[in-house]
Amino acid sequence: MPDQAMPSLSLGSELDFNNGDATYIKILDAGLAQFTEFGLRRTTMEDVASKAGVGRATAYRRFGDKHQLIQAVILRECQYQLGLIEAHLKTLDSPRDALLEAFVLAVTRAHVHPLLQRLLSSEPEDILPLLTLQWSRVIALFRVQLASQIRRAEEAGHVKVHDADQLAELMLRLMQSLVLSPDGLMNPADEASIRDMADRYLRPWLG
Amino acid sequence: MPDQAMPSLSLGSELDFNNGDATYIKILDAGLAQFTEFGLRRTTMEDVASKAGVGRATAYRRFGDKHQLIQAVILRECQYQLGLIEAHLKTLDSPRDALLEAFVLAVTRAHVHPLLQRLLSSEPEDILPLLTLQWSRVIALFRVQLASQIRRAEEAGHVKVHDADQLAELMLRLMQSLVLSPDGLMNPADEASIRDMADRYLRPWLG
DNA sequence: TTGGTACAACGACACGGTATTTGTTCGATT
DNA sequence: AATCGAACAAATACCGTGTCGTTGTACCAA
Repeated sequence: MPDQAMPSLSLGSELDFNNGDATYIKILDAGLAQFTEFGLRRTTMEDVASKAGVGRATAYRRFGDKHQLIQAVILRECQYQLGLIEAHLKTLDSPRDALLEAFVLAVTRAHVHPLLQRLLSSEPEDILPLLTLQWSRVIALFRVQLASQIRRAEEAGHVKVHDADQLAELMLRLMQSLVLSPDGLMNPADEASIRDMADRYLRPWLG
Repeated sequence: MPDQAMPSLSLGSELDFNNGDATYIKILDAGLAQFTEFGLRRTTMEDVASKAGVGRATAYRRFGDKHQLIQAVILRECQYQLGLIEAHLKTLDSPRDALLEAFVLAVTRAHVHPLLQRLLSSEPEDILPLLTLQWSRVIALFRVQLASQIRRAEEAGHVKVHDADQLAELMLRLMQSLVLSPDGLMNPADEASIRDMADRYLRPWLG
């Protein structure tokens, strides 16, 4: 009965409980699948449990309640996507290019992310307040990640910024706007247009 | 029975109908007052009409229906606020400073605007989709205004930009984010922090 | 530790019936 | 010519009711 949802990243330290972690991950996978297909409100714990092949009580034992399960699914997905982006950046030499490419990838990937788009189109009244009025609670994870990435590049002498946290917040605000309002001159569906934008307007910020 | 709501700016050409325009403006004023105090949904046409001191039928005769009245009130308020900002900018010498100051004023004024804040707090499910998913329909007015302002400054040789429309959209996206998500390192309630931000990150865009 | 069941509490939902609001029309009034 | 006040049907919001599904917890056998 974990107090906070355990992300899949902490799996490495408990490879012994292979069986236990297996059900844990099965439930998270089932939750992601069902939430993506039917939305948060219309999927029941029964749906998730049966899809995961476990009893409903087991899901409650692992995640406490539905809301914590939702948080765990979303948190794991965020970390997974961050991991994908980070992995892709390993192929780049310049840390400056890496920061800009992270921006581009985050925007374009979010724009085609099944769960995010599902919730935006079928339950906007639930998710829009979260991604705007209360967005500081949501992006905390992303901002510290991005800010530390900026600081690392700065200490290595590759970029020069005034305030890494401020810059990270600005980049995240632009991501927020592009994802929530895709219809404009820069289109998240067109990776090239986003990359051009980042190159022209964000690169100067990196000193 | 005007097809589209007539903004107050077209008043100049019809000063003859002083009496008619007076009721027109009285209804708009009453609408603004009631919408601000009770929200869009909870104010009735009866409320607006009686507050304006006219019959309910007159309000319908002038604006068609409630939705068109709402649009007219909001449109007039947007134009009024734009006018206020433009008037304030007349006091500045540098067109470059004027553009940045317009950004600062727009953000800080929107953050304390009674109607906008009222709708954000009491009817977010109605207004958030409008200001995000369908925001391109809303900001058309602002973008052409801002882009033409940028172009004017550019033709006068005061700034040098790559694409005035693109730049205008970027500035508007940052305004959108700051207004909809005020909680962050830059706070719209603190004019100085917004001005610092504009100075540091937006000024380089102006060439 | 799991699965299955039983359970109370809660919220969503469907239903009628009522009241309000909307949008239109008309005649009287200025 | 435009306004007001009134009347009107239609649409919509509201309310009380009951039903159903879901949630979250507890228990016991495996």
